[in-house]
Amino acid sequence: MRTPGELSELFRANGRKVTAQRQCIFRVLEGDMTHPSAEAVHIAATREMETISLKTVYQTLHDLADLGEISSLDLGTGMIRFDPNVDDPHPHLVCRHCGKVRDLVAAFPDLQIPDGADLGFEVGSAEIVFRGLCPECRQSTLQLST
Amino acid sequence: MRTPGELSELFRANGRKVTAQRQCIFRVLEGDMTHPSAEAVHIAATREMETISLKTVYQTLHDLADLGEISSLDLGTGMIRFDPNVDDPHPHLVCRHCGKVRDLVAAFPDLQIPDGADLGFEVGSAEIVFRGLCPECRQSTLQLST
DNA sequence: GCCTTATCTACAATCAGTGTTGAAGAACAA
DNA sequence: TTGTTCTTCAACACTGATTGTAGATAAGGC
Ligand SMILES: [Mn+2]
Ligand SMILES: [Mn+2]
Ligand SMILES: [Zn+2]
Ligand SMILES: [Zn+2]
Repeated sequence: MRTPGELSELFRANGRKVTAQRQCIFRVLEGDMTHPSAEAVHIAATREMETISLKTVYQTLHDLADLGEISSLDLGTGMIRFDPNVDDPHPHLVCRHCGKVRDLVAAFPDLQIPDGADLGFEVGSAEIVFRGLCPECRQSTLQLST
Repeated sequence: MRTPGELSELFRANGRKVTAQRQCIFRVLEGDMTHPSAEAVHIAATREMETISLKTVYQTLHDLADLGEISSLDLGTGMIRFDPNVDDPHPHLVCRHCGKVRDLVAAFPDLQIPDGADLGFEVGSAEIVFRGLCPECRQSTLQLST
């Protein structure tokens, strides 16, 4: 995702207006590594702008996704997660217990489908997801099993 | 997943009763490669047993998942999909357009997380998903763009 | 300043899935 | 066969994320 300033340019160039709410959401997303849900973005945005509505957050997130500035991920945690890190593809670590999502920063081999194995699918993207327990939830489940 | 007969044994061994509805669901799942949703299982089951309820289908699918005989997959298609093929892990092909899910039958390298890159997660499983267009949807979207 | 678009509030609707109830039916052990 | 226990069914309400609607207000951009 680009900087808030660049995003404002981009929105204008696409005939969208640069409102205070949208800029607030730009700022909230900048550098957010938590893969927030729409609700999480809303909560963070409310700290800067008390009256921003959840509806507006959904709209702006979809605008950003349509422009390819963020990606929306359905990782099975019950809510769509948004990822400002779209520049290089990366695997995700997902906590089975609390739904935490983190980037896995490590080089992974490009997954190539052998010829004839794609069953006629026109494949556009590949995703790798590791599921497990995050450090915090590891702690709490340890206590349960003792 | 085991055969319907073996599943009946397994259910009895676990203190569950072997009802006609459950056996019907066992048969429906046997050899199903489509990764059906609960609703799809229900529709197929209704062909054999008209009065079987969707609730019972959900219950039995969860029973089977609890016993490890099928796996439940949330692949972002809007519905949980069930996979009787649990014996060897495999990637999935998912159609962005119609939600079709197919096994990718090809050997993939075991995904190993480099030391120190797991951010403290206790990783239990890895999933690979390829997204794209299935042959049928490729056809229909071709017609749209001409 | 004018036109257009965005936002807000408030509410209803969707949709997959879960929970509840009580009554009826079936499985299974004895 | 009998009795206990589990399962199913129907019918319904409910959840929770997300989308849709409406009219009124506000603000962006030229
Ligand atoms: Mn990410
Ligand atoms: Mn599969
Ligand atoms: Zn966790
Ligand atoms: Zn398709």
